[in-house]
Amino acid sequence: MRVSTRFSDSIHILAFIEIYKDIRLSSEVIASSVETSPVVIRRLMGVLREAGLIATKQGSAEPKLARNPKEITLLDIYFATEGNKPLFELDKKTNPECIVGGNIQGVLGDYYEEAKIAAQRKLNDTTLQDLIETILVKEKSKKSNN
Amino acid sequence: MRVSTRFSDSIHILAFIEIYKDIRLSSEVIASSVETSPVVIRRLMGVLREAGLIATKQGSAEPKLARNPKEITLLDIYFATEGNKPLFELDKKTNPECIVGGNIQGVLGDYYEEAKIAAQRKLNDTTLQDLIETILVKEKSKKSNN
DNA sequence: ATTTCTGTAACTCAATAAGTTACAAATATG
DNA sequence: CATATTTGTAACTTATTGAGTTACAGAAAT
Repeated sequence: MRVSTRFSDSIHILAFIEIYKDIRLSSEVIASSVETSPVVIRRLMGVLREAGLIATKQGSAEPKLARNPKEITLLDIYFATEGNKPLFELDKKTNPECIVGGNIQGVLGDYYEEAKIAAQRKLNDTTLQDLIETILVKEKSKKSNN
Repeated sequence: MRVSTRFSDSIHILAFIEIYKDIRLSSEVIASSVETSPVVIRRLMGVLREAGLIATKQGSAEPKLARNPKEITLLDIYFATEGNKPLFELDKKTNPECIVGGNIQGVLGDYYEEAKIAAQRKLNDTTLQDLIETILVKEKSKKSNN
């Protein structure tokens, strides 16, 4: 299938909501920054709401973060949008009669789990606040053109 | 799309080749352990050969590891089969006119890269030899039934 | 009252991985 | 040497799934 950009797009939405919290935030406006359709934005916002990351009100264009951006990590957003799915996929159908086929899934599963957790720990080290501040610094850096 | 099991299946093939190096190793035999078709096995073996992990000879059912299993890590196999692709996908199409859309790709890209490398380091910590020995221990453990 | 929004369902389109069919070319075997 | 076996590969089919689209009910804003 097409590769999922839900995670990245959701981070984008959350950063946008926080940075532009003082203006009117219709799904249309957010969509123009993410360069997608308002329906896709609303669909993602539904997921973020269910995960307790934002609060929205039907008919009103004012989504808010449900928690302080220092208290939201990239991992929280990852779990909300992609779930705790494997990063590396086992082949679940191997021959149980064979020494290799009968044992490899358990062994590989442990190795994959370790690698996944290492990546997740990194995601958990970065907060939405970190991301927003870095974006704002990069923007200033652009404008100082040197 | 369907999720790729090339990585896991390739590890399976390599472990199988090493463990059963003294018997005839047709793609048919390997396929019966992986529970897939011989064509899929040959296709994967083509990739592993190109990556310098195995040596094969057309018409002859005797693939060999091209390196000592202590010198092949899971990361080597990952790169051979999946390439160094992102673990977390950026949305490459965001509005460059917007503070968020214009900076988020660079910032997120750095965070994703760090997480990816953390996972890859773990994969690089495990050799094919480690995997094989663990499989053989688990098999003995099964048979001792207690 | 009318317009603007959100929330959601249903559908289309596209991407891609495994599995299948087919066959040429190399090797093994009696 | 003739035949059977096997690898290597191309072309095609099938299944899965995410983004994008269309449509519309219901809530809020004006």
